[in-house]
Amino acid sequence: MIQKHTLSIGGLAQAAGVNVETIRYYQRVGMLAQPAKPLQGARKYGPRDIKQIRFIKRAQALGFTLSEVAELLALGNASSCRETQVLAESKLESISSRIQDLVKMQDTLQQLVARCNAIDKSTNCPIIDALVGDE
Amino acid sequence: MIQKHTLSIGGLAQAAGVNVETIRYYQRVGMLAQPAKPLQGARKYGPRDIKQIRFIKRAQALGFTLSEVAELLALGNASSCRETQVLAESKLESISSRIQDLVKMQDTLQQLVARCNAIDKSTNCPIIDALVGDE
DNA sequence: GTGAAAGCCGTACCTAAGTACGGAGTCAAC
DNA sequence: GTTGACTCCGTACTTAGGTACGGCTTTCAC
Repeated sequence: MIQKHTLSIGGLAQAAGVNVETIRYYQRVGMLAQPAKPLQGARKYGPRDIKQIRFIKRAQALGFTLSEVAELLALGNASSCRETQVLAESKLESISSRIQDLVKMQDTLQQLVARCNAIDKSTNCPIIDALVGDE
Repeated sequence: MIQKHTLSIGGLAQAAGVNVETIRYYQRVGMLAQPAKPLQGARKYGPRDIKQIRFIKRAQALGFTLSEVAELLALGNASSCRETQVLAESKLESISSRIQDLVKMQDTLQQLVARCNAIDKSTNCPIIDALVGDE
């Protein structure tokens, strides 16, 4: 029963899959705006808030710290385009190096599995090598 | 002056780009083997140790927790192939979903930059939408 | 052979990111 | 009109992942 713009903090927490305290924490550290308290009743949250919390959670799972996530969020509402651009460029770099690392890992694991399928008694599987290489 | 198999813990720390205490911490939590203490002199470390530490660090930067990294490491020397395979499959899933998320982020940021280049007074840039979508 | 640098070890401390707790207020239902 | 389910707020506690500290030993250069 989620009505469009009428989520309580508890409803928001449920919708976004986090703890109420987490939301309050994000508000405290400025990751999430705290809507003004209406004279009557509790603060109300909308779908935008759900999205923002999910975004934070995903970005964290990708290895970004909360302050990096804050920077990403800031990109959305930066005042100057040039500002946005500079920040975005650097974020893009770190994103593509992450992708590369993950792809390397993926390749290795796939090889590992393939080898397992082929030979029953596998020789030692140097999984570590994949991510480190010899740069 | 790094000699092949004769790194002290300090040399290892330098070579791997971490703090000595970090190495000792990894040893304590079982992420890194502690070589036997020779009757004479200090414990010695080799290139394998450097690689392993770098692997840990990279995997962490990709959002894996230390215990997940431990599982990845375990893949390399699992006793049974079937074991390895099951674990690898599940790791592969999480890796490819991470890649997908990162690619989404990348796309959005690129669009953002492109739009910035095109229009000087940008309309609002909904960066958040990219990662959340409507799944 | 002595003093500085490094290793070894246990314990204490720190930061990020929450999580829990307790008291007070508010509202709706019974 | 009170009971139960929240919200609100401040403060305290927790967990992961390190870092630092202090005391002792070893070792190496001079």
